[in-house]
Amino acid sequence: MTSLPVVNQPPHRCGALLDHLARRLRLRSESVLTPLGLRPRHLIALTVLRDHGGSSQQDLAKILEIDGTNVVGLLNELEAENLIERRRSPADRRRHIVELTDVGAKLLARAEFALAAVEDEVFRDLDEDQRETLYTLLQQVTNTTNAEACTAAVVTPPSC
Amino acid sequence: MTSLPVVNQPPHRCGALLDHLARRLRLRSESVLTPLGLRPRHLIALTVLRDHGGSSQQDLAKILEIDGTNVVGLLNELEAENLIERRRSPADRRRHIVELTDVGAKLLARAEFALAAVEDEVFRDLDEDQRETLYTLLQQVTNTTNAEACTAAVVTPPSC
DNA sequence: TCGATCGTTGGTGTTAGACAAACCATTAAT
DNA sequence: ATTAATGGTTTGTCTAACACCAACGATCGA
Repeated sequence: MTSLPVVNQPPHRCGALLDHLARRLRLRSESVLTPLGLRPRHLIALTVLRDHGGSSQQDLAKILEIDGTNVVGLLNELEAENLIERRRSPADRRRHIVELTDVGAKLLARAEFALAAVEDEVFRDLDEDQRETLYTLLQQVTNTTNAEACTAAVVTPPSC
Repeated sequence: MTSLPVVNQPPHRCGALLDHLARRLRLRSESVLTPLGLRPRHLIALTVLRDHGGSSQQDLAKILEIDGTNVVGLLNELEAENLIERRRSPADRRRHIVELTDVGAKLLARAEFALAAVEDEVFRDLDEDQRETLYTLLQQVTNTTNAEACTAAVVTPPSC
């Protein structure tokens, strides 16, 4: 690596900011989610599943970046509430295809609706456009890495 | 209702996204921070302290939104490494004025430099402008709530 | 002087998650 | 048909990052 003095990288690290902000949001979300019987991780899982339904559990582990054994537990909880469904993959009967149930989709929608108030509070200093921009940026960041995580899963052998 | 196409707030809740993304960032950051003897929370604390040096510990508790007793522990760790300094407030000798030391500021700078690579990886799908936008938005969100938390506290921010 | 406040210590409890070992069902390779 | 590898599951141990409570010393303010 040529250690180029990459000129003016102004500090602008958003890591800490993001972390801090996510925490604030999570704190407030909890009180909203509890009455729905959800915890933050459930919401994340459901959200991911809406976008990436039909994934195997290994895929989910990669997307969520949590250990496979913990995915099992998480899905168990969701399945117990009928929010998700595990189906055997016909192509490879070892695999489980995970998908949102109707109940799950509806609950997710309700949760998001309830969460609107929380986000309004935390993001109150952003106007409509700015929030939209933020959302778009975040999604752009997450989506691509999801793609990366899934590439290996769909077709190719595990040597990636 | 005469069908106002109430442009039905398309879900667009960024909470889950934000949480998920923060996690990804944190996971990768850990491996970078460990050799520096830091953990994620330390980085957050140092970052906050750079911007809000001279705050009391209660202020920090409010800003960080963590319990006061836990702030003590966190600061203990940082002080043990000489990264921060607790001075008695002359105005009210019960208070501790917390500030970054030179060592702390330097370490923070080093950490941020090291973290650049991580963020580049996670944000690689955003171009320079987009990252700047993201940063600005995040900061706008966090700053105002800080202001709220600090209203009574800050008299003269000594640096920045 | 008395009560409230700031920081501190110590302790308990919860949650998320990593990691390891052993297992079953299934698939793939020989 | 064995055998080895894989996906998922269970169980169990470990850690970090908190919240929350109780008690204490020092200090401030009335």
